[in-house]
Amino acid sequence: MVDGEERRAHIADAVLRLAAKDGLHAVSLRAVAAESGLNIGSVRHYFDSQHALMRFAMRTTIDRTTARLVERREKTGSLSELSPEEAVDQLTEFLSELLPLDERRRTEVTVLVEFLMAARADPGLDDLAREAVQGTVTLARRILDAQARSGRFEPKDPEVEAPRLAALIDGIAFRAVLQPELTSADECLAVLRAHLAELVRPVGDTQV
Amino acid sequence: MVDGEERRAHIADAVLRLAAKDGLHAVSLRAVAAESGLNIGSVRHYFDSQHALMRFAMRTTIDRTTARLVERREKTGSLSELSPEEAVDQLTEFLSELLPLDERRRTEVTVLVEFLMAARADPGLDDLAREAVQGTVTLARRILDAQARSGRFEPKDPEVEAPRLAALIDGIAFRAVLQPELTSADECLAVLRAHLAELVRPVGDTQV
DNA sequence: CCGTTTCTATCACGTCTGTGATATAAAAGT
DNA sequence: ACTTTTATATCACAGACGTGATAGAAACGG
Repeated sequence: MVDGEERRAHIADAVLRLAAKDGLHAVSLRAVAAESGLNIGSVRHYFDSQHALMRFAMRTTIDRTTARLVERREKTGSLSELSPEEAVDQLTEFLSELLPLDERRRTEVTVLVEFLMAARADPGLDDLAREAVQGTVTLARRILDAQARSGRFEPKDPEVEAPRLAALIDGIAFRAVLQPELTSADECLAVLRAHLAELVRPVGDTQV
Repeated sequence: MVDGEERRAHIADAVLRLAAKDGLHAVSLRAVAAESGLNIGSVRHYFDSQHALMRFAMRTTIDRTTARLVERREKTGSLSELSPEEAVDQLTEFLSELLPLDERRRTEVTVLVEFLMAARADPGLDDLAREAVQGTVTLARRILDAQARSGRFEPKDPEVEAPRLAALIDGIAFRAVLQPELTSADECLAVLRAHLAELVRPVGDTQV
């Protein structure tokens, strides 16, 4: 028997490669079949419709990114025991999972942006889009809450700082997706680190 | 005689409406003809090809936004004579031209994002995409330079702060485009203002 | 008034799309 | 071994697409 789940993942991978390379509009059943090395009939056997395939691919993208974040989160210990510099480094590395810094993350982020834009006009993807967009700000809020609870920095207004951090992360990612050769990985990390440094470090502390 | 430039602008408007509403993939010659109330033949008379139409529409979007920024810039006086709070307000209002806060700006920003994503796979739009992406960071750099020259705040590293501000602006815009009902205009402005306040105000000054 | 350019309108062609229907092949269950 | 499910593979159809070609109509220049 063929492993259906594996096949579905394999097909989804083909979707992601195509979408990352040429955009979502290039993702047709025929193109996916060719990219995955399968026959159109086979692809259609595992996905009832084009829409089901798209939804699955978007779901896969979100889940992989989320899983990766959770994985990193578990590997990371408590930040409150670290020095501010170390805490910033840890947070930067953690959140870099959301930036297109290498081929894997570049594909994931790029495809997610493609899907998010497509979801604007596709009600069938709306819930996933909300989940993804909401995800960043929720994550930002948790980080701020944790920092506030550590009592190590003068808490700013989390109602502003959370969407601010979320916007910064998504903005870095978005711009890096659009102009990879213009936005180096180092610059992305430097910007993120600078922002986090102001969150972790007490406001009045200008010392480096 | 028919005003050709006006006609072209009229057709471009139809493109922008369609792209903002349903995405770029919904922008076909037939759809544009219907939306603009013209015949397909007429549309084709003013644009040799689909690609020429797309390029013109993207060019129009960039130019309109740029013109709006220049217009605001000229109406705004020198910031160095204002109080920090007033300067922040002025800057916020100025940069809000890049955020989808009302219907006009929402359409412009949304369409621009659509075009930027399309340009990833369309070499024919690459130069315009570079121009637009570069534009934000260039603008950010100018603002930082002006602030630094005013000598009123402790200058941070502009090599980090410029892309940081650019990422924040684009991030706010991007997220607001994706989830209009989730991101209120007030929140966008509050986030932008909070960021600018830290740039205009001396670092060591925690006073409100 | 007439020739010329500009504009509007329509047809046809080839290509690509998703999908319904169907056929063959392979594996599983009994 | 036989039936039933699962999987792979094609064909055909209707619709949409960009575009080349063409033909009237309208406005202009002389």
